[in-house]
Amino acid sequence: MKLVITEKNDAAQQIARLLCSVGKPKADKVYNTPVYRFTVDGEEWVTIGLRGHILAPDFPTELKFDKKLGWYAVSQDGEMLPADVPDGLARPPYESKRKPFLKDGIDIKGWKVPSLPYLVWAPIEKLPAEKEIIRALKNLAKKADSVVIGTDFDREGELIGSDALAMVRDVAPDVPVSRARYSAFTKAEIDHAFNNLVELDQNLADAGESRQYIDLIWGAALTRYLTMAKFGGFGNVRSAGRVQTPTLALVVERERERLAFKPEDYWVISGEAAPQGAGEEDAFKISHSAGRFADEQAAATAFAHVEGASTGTVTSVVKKSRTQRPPTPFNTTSLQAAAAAEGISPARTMRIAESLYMDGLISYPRVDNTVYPRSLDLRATVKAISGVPQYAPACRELLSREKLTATRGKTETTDHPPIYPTAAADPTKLEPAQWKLYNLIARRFLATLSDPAVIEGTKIEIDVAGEPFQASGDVLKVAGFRAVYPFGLKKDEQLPALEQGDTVDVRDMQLEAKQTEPPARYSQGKLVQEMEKRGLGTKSTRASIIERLYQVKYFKGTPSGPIEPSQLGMAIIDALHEFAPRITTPDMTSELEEDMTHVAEGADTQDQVVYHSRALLAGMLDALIEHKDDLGDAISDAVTADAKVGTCPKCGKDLVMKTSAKTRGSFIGCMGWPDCDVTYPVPSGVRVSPLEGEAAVCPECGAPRIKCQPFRQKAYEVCVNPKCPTNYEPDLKVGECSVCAAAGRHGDLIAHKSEKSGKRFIRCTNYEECGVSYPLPGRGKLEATGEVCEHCGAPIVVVQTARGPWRICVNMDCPSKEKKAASGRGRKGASSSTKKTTAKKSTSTKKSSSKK
DNA sequence: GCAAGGTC
Repeated sequence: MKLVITEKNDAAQQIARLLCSVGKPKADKVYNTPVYRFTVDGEEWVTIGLRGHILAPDFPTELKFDKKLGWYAVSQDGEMLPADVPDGLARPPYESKRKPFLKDGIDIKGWKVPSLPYLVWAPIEKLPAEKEIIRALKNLAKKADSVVIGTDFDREGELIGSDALAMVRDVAPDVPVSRARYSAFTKAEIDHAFNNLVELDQNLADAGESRQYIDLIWGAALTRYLTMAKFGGFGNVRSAGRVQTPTLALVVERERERLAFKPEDYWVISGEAAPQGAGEEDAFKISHSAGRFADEQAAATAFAHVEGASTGTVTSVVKKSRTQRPPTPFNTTSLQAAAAAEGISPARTMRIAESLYMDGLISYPRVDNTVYPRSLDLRATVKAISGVPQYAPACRELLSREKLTATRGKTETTDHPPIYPTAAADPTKLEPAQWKLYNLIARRFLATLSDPAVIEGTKIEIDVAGEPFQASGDVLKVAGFRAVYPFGLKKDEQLPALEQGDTVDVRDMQLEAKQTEPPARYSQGKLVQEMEKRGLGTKSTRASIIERLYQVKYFKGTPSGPIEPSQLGMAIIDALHEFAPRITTPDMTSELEEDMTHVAEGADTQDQVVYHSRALLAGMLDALIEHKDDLGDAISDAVTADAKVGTCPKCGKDLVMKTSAKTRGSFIGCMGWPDCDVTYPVPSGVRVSPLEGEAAVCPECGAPRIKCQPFRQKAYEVCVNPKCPTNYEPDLKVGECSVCAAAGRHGDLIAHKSEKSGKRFIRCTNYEECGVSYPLPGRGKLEATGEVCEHCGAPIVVVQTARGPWRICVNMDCPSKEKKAASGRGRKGASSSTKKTTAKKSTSTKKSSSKK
């Protein structure tokens, strides 16, 4: 039996399909791992797909996190474990004159705790990361007569293959092994690769492994340093890495530019014009041809001329057509950028794309390629998605053409095609976000086959009282690809038909003082593109690295909108920039690439390159340890600044977000504690951020006002003091209790607000006897209607929401709500107290309806 | 409670 090992399941399937000479490959499973069996010239073949790397590099267990000792590197009796040191080079001594750091050298129950620099020189092991796959691989290897490594044709692929080979050798030391190198899933390419098998390139694999080691050593040592320099407690890791830190530095650098930006004053003169006697709809905006006046006096003089003007004369009308080329095919980066512009973060885009790929709706989503291969049948793909009604007209038009021509992007690789739709999707069967992304991909595909758009730009110049004014507008003349791909475009602006010499009405002349704006923050999409440009990360890792920077709170808030670094993020960059500058720039990646090339070419060994990197890090760590206290203070100051939500009305110190040690819940507390005992509750389930300026202090009670961002809902601002008049609502009678009425007594249903939790609810004045209570929405002004629900007899109230009034029956278990409840929304309100009323409700409903 | 790189 011949065993073929690929990097992923998809490749195992494709290779089986392409090499199988009779019939179709048989899909099978070995311990839950899919494999594909087929025969070639009477010989039995099996392909198995790995899941990327199956081994992970790590430090020996005694150097890993320990529940009692934390991240203090440990070795028994102080014995140092030797790292691999190249011949002729000595490992530098670490017991030098360094200051103790992290309980350096302390005895704990007979174990010595060495210093952090030890980690820099520690050996690294490779441990199984995908045990199930390794088990299946070994099982097949035992039975194999020969093995072919068919992982991706790149450095990581060679490493993944080399790790797989090590696993094979565990159980089959003598089985012949060769390597197939291919870069496209076509019959010709795969045939050629398997007819011209080569040896695994151990140098290339070693180069990849050096990358793994160096990333781990730098990442682990610096992360432990930053985290322990001022221990922030559980869940407060302060990470650093070859890619994430330079990425953070990009964002911080932009923020510094914004902070250093000195806005300059300028003035603009603008107004409205319209053809004589025309209506409001034909009015268009005109502005002074000088654009921005840097000199206020000059602007005032010009404005004085036109201020009272009521007419102007058209001095020229220039029309210019321009074509807009259709967009190029999507690769990972351009998809992430386009999706980010539609409000889906790169990380989310990749999660959704993965699910669409698994459902067979789109092609493989991790690609650099932006040129459709010849083997891709464009016409069949158009046909395949023409079943989606929204695309039918565009597909029909394309299918009527004799030949389909696609645009081409700059990057051409042949391993995978650009991202395109592989089947028609049913919008009703997809999650909204899935459909949004599928729609983007499908429309992009159709756009790449469509004609250019033609836009007619019009520039009108108008003389108003001797001052030159102008207006410009764009009109889509030929829709072309824009008919099917309306993303990322400006709105059309139609100017009325005017000719030179025409007189126009002029009104609303204004002189406005403005200021120049600082450079914009990075959007998610722009940052991914910038990372690619600077060689940071890969198509598969950039999205998750940005997400990581949010997770460790170096970026503020959650991934949506422009990226703003936190004080912590800025402090981290400041500190590393001073003492370990190498980790803060993309240079480390490019130098690593050079080293890798040397290893791959055999000019250097893995040990030499890793040793060199360890030595560089050791020097920087020396400087960092030297300044440990300064750095720890800077970090904790930054964390406090990030947590600040306002100023204490009692003692004037900072009010910060705190986490209760007991309940792990959040609350707002004064930094003056224990001298000052001011605390406020925080609404649960929302993300809280401070407000700035006047909005930050409650005019009624002086407590801070904060911004609350509920999950996927509109943000609102609120005073943190629950006793503040702005939060207090007088109890409101919303109806009479039907349960009490049925029992022959009187009970009023009153809406209350809990001072403690801020939660609102309705309770009967005879609650002790009838147990009637209903939950209410947390926010929105409440109004009584006096009406009762026709289904259950509970009172109807109106809640004023941001989207307008909302009429609801307060009974969460009302039969009229059953359908909605099944679909998910608002189920949480059905607390035990409402359930209590349910049983009684059925009887009361009958009684109250019989009363009518 | 460590990075970045693969992939599910």
